Amino acid sequence: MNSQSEEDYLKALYHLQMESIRVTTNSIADYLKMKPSSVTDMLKKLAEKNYVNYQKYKGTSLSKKGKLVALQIIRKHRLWETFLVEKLGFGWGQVHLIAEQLEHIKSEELIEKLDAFLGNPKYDPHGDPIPNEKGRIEKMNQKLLIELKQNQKGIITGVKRGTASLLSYLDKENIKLGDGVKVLEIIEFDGTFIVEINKRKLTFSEKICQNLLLETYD
Amino acid sequence: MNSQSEEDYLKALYHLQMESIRVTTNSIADYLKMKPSSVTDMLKKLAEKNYVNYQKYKGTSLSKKGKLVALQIIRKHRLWETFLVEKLGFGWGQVHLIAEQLEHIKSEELIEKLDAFLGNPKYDPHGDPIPNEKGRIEKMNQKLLIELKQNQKGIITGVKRGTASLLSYLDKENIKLGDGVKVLEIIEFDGTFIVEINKRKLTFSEKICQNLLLETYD
DNA sequence: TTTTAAATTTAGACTTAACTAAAAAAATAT
DNA sequence: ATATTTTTTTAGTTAAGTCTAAATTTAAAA
Repeated sequence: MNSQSEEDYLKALYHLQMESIRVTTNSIADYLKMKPSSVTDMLKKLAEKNYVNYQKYKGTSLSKKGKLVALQIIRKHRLWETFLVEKLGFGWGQVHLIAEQLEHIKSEELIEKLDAFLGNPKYDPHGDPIPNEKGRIEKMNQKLLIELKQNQKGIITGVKRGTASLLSYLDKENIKLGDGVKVLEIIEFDGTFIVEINKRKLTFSEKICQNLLLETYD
Repeated sequence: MNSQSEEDYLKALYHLQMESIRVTTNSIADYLKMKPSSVTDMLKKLAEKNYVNYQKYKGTSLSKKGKLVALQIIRKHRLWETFLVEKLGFGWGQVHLIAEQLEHIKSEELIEKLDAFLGNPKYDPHGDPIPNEKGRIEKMNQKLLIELKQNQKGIITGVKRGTASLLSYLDKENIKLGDGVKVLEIIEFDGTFIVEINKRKLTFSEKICQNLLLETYD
C-alpha cells in the first residue's frame, strides 16, 4: 500500500513526463510546492520500491510499475471529478481540490462501482480521458467545435480550461457531456454556428465554439 | 483544520460517551486499537485545543466544541454510507471501512451537495440518524416491524446489524429506505405480516419483521 | 578552459503520531 | 490500613515526510 505522499509524487511524475521523458528534481519540487531536498528523499524511496528510475543528478522517469500506479490515481481523480460535476452539480473550477483528496481513497470495488454508476464515462468534465482499470487510455480525437465543418458530428466531452461559465451555460440549456452535436450551418459573417443537439436547433457564438471540446470520428 | 487522527479520537470519544459520560484512557485505547500512552498524548493535545475536558487520571469528556466536530464527522460518515449503499449498490457490511476513509474528506460544500443529492436522508442504511449541519440529531421513534400492530404505519429506515442478506432481499423486491409500510394484517398462527408498501401487498415472515427497522409516529 | 551560477544531494533538525518501558497514581483485596 | 494489582502517565525512541543550510555536481558564461 502506498502513502498519499507517494501517490502525489507518482502522479506529478506522470504529468511532468508529458513534457519530457526525464523529469528534473526541481520541476517536481515546483509542481508539488516542495523543496528539492524533500523531492530527492522521496525519489530515493520510490526508486527503492521500483516505481521510478532515478539516477543521481540525472533526472527521473517512471517505471512501468510506477506508471500503472499513477494512471490508477488519475483514473480515480477523473472519475471523482466526473461524479462531482455530473451528479453533485459542482462547477468545473471547484472540483479539483476535492478530487485531489478523493483520489487517495483506497478501495478497488468503490472505484469500479463508481465507474458503473457514472455510466463508464470515457472523459472527465475537462475532456481529459479516463484510464481504464488496467491503466489504458483510449486516445481520442478531440477537437474544438470551431474546427468542425458543416455536417460534421461530434460528442461533447468538455470545455477548455478556465471557462466555468460556459459549463453553467450548457447546464442551463440542459446540455450534458456525452450529448451529440451536428453542425448544420456556419454563418460566414460572424462565425456563428447553427448546431443540432438532442433534436434541438441551437445557435452558438464563435466564442462558445472556441471553447467547446468534442470527440470526433473522422 | 484537524488531522485525521484527531478526528478519529473525537469520534471515538463520542461513541464511548454513549456508555458513560467520563471516558477512560484505556477504553479509548481499546476502541482505537492503540496503546494507552498514545491516547494520553493525544488527549493532552485535544485538551489544548479545547476539544475535550481532560484531567489526569480522572478520565475525559468531550467539550461542546469537540462534540460538534465529532457530530460533523459522524454526519459525513453516515451520508457516505448512505451513498455507497443507495447509489453504488454496496452491501451493508462492506461500507464501513470505505466510509471511514471518506469521512475525513474536507469540504463543507461537498457534504451539503451530497446530502441534497441523497434527498436529505434522516437515517443511514443501519437506521442510525444522520446529524444535520449544526450537529443536531433528530431523535427518532425507531421500532422493529414486529413491534407494530395492525393498521400502524412506519417508514423503512434500515435493517438490524448483521443482516446484509435482508438488504439484498429488499433490493430485489425494489423496496428502498424511506418507503412507507402499513401493517394490513398479522397472521396469528406463524407471525407472518401482510403489509402494504408502495401500493403493493406483501407478505413478510416473522424473521423479516424482527430485523426490519421503521420510524413510527405514535 | 577556467570561473561562476544553477541544480542537486547530503546532513542534520523538526513535527506528528505512533511505540516500549518504567514510574506514579488510583483502585482493589487482604 | 497496608499490600497488591490495575490504570494512567512520563520519558525516551521510532518512522514518515517535511524543512534549512551546507556540500557537491553539473551546466553556463567569460
